[in-house]
Amino acid sequence: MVQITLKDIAKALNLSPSTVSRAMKDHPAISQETRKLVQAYALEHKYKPNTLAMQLRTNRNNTIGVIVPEIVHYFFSTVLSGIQMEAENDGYNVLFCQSNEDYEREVRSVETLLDARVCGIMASQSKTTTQFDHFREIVDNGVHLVFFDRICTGINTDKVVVDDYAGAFNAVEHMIRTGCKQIAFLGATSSLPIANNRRMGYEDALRKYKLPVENRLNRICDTVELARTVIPELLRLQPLPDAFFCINDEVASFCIQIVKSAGYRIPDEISVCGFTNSYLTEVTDPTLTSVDQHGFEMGCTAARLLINRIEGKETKQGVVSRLIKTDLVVKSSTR
Amino acid sequence: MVQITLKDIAKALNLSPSTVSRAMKDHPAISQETRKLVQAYALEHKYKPNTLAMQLRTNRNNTIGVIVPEIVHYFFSTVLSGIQMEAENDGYNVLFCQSNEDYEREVRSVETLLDARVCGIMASQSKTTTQFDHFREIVDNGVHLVFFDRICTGINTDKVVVDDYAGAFNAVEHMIRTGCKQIAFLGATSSLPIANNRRMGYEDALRKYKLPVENRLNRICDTVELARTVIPELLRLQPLPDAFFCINDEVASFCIQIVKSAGYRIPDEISVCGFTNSYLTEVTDPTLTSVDQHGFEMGCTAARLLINRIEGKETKQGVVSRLIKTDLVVKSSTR
DNA sequence: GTGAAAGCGCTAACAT
DNA sequence: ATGTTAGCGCTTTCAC
Repeated sequence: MVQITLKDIAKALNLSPSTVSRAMKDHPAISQETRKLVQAYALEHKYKPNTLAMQLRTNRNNTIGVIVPEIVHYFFSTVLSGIQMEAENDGYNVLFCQSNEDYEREVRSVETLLDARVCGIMASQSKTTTQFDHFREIVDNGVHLVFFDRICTGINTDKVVVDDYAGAFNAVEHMIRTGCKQIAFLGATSSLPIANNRRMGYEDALRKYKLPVENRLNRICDTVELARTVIPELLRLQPLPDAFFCINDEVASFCIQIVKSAGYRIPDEISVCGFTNSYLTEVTDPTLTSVDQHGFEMGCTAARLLINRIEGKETKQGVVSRLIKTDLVVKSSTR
Repeated sequence: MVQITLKDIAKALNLSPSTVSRAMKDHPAISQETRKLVQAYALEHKYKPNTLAMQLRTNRNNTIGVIVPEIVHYFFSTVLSGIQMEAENDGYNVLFCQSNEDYEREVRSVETLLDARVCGIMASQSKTTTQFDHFREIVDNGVHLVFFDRICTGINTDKVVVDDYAGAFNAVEHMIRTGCKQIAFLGATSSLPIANNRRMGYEDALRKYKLPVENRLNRICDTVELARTVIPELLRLQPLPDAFFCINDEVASFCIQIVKSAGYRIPDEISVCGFTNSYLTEVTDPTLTSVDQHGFEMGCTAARLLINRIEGKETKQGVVSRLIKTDLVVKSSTR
C-alpha cells in the first residue's frame, strides 16, 4: 500500500542507504551478493524510486508541456498524438494544456507549465493572442520552447510549420489545371502566418497561370458561422466562382452543403478543396479533396526537436525551423 | 535566467529561510515590515516556489493522469477537453497518455503515471485489454482511479459511463416510431460493456414494439474496414433492412455512403443512426441522426469525481458510478 | 518576531 | 566493498 523507500530497504537489510542506492543501479563497486540481496528485497516489496526526490536533486523533471488552442480538432489531436508517442519513446511525460483560443488561458497555461518546472514547452498560439511576454518568459526561464503550426511571430525560436504556401499553391494549381478560373479563397485573418502563407500560395498559383487576383474572391471565412453568410454572398457574384479553396475542412464541408443546396453540382460546376485532410473528407458527398498537413508527423518532429534541445543533441545553434511537407489528396470534390 | 530560491532571498535580506518562508505566506507572526520587504524582493527577482521541493515534502504532486485509447477521436478529445478544464480550475495538472488500443502500451502508461506519482488516474480501457493487474496496481498503490466510458469489468472502482442502454433504446425507438421494422445493429464485441449495453437497448426497444430480435441483423461492425464488407452483406438480405443503428458515427457515415451508392434513398427507404454526435454528423449527406454522448460533460464529471476522491470530499464510501445521460439528436438520416 | 535544525527520498563526493 | 555526510528547496517544530 504505502511505498517503500531506499532507507527502508537499508534498515531491513542492515546496509546504508547509499549501498542500497548503488546496488539498485548495478554500481560496479557493489558485491554480487549484496546486489542480489537488495534487488530481490526491492522487487519483493515493490520498491519504486521516488521520482519526486530525484527531480528535486536534479532540479528537472522529465516532463514536457504542450499548449494547444483546442484539442477537439482533428489536426491538433493528431499533433498531440505524435507528440505523446515521441515523448513516450524518449521517456518524457506530457503535460497537457488547452488555451481554448483564449489569450488569458494561454498565459495561465504557460504559468502552470513553468510552475511545474517542465524541461520544455511546445505551443501553438491562440487566435486571440497579440502579446508575447508569456512566451518570452519561457525562454527567459531557460526553458526550451518550440512552436508548431500557429507560430508566434513576436518571438524568434524553434518552430515546426506546415508548408502552407506550397500546400495552397499545389491545391490551387490543381484546380486551375482542371479548368477552374474563378477560384475563391476562404481564409483567415492575415495576422496568422498560416493563413497568410496559404493566401500567398493561392495568389501565386493564380499569377503563374495569368489569372487575376481579385479581392472580391478573397474572404475571411474560417468558421462554420462565417461560412453560412460568406459563401451565399459569393454565390451571388457575377461571374460566379467555379471553385472554393477553404482554409480548413470544416468550412469546406459546409461549403459543399451550401453549394449543393444552392443548386450547383460539385465538382462539375464548382470545385471545393479543404485543408487538413481530416476524417471529414471521407464522409462528405462528394468526398472532399484536401491538403494533408501530416499532423502526426508534425507532432513527432516538434517533440523530437524539443527533446534534442533539452538533451543538448541539437547541434545547430540559433533558431531551427522545420517544414512539414503537405500532400494534396484529390478526392471527388474537385474535377 | 536561473530561478532564485528562498535561501537566496534569506541571504540577500539577512534573514533566515524560515522567516522568508513565513513572510511569503503571510504568516501572522511576521512583522509587516519584513513581510513587505521579503515580498517586494521576491516579486522583483521573480521568485517562484519550487514545486518539486514541495512535492517531495508532501509526497504528492497536484497532477492527475489520463489514459485514453486514441485521442484522435471526437469523443475522446472532448472528454480530454472536459478533464483538462475541470482539472485546471482546481489547480491540477494533467499528464496525458495514450494506449493506442494496445494492451502493452496501456500497461506502460499505468507504470509511467505511477512513476510520476500522480494523485489519481482516469482511464478508458483499450479494446485489446483482457487482464487487469495493471489497473489493480493503481489501487494497490493507494492512487485513486476513475474509469470513464470504456470501464474495466475486472475491477470494482469509481466510474463514469454514458447511459448507453437508454441512448440505444431511444434511438431505436425513434426509428421504430418513424416506421422502421427491420433495424440492423452494427455493434462491437460484447466484451465491451458499452457495446453490450447498446445492444441490449436495441433489443429491448424491438421487444417493446413486438418486433423480432434477429441474429442476422446483429453484426459486429465497429470500424470502417468492417463496414465495407458487412454493410453490403446486410443489403443483400431478404427482407432488406430498413434501418441501421451504428455503434459510432464513423461507421454510420460510411453506412450512408454505402447505402446511397447501393441505390437506396436515405431516409425514405433506409434510416441510419450513429452514436456520439460528432462533427461528422453535420457534414454527411443527409446529415446524420446520432446519439449525443456529451463527452465534455463526461470529462468534467470524471475529473470532478477523481479530484473529490483525492481531496477526501467524496463522502460516499464504496464505488461511485455516475451516469451521463444521452440525447438523441435527430437530423436528416432518419425519417 | 525570528532563527536553528530536522527531514521529505535520493545521490555523490569523500571517507574507510 | 561499504558507510558517512551533505545537500537539492522547502516547511515546520522547537527554541529564544
